[in-house]
Amino acid sequence: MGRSPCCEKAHTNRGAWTKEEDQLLIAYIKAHGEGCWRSLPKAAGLLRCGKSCRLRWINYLRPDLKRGNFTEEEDELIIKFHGLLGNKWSVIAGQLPGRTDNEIKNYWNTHIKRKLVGRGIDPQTHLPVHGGGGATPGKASKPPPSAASPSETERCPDLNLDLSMSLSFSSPTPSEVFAAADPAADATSSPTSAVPPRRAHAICLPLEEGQHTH
DNA sequence: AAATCCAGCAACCGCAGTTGC
DNA sequence: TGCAACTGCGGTTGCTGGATT
Repeated sequence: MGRSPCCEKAHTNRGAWTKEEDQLLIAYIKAHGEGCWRSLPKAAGLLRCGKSCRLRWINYLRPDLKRGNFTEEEDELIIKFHGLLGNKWSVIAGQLPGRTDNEIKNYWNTHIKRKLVGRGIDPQTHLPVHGGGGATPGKASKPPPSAASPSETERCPDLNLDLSMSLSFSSPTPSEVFAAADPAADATSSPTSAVPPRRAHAICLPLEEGQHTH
């Protein structure tokens, strides 16, 4: 009740995006910047709901997306961050420049889970699975360990649990790289707290050409 | 060569949190 | 202060292409 649906389903396109729709969305965002998703479709001449536009932009059209195979290093980072944060895909994505939460989530479900199982590690708990292993009480067992779990160090001894961290990397952390690459992304996405700010409020600023590295 | 199965990815759905009025 | 609007997140679904039988 109370809340209106995010869009008029009867008057919006659904399913795969066409090239024309992509072009409209890109052109609009280049001209007006991200944000104001609710009004964007109408303004851009798209028959999509704002959510759909946002998703398409973030997961597919953003110019700073890497796309392509994950490297071994990225694999390991994802595993470590997942051990620390659980299914906080957006936070994990924040540590991997050019990767999106959806992409990482998919990659986790399709590749990494299997990889961990192959190593004899339970992907949810990050605990070794011993033969009959009680480590997997089923998916009903709730969220993966949050950072506060006392046994964390046992499970991931090489992890730096000081979440003020961004980990013990000596080289610039991905987030630093991110911040350097995109000053606008700065503090709002601080991964330094286990529970990052929910959002950086939408700012309708025009993107500057060349702001993103290709 | 055709049919079936499976894996991967893109997109949707519903909910929770935040903000502004 | 409470409520409604809006955004963002995580889980899930469905489609597509490749591999296998």
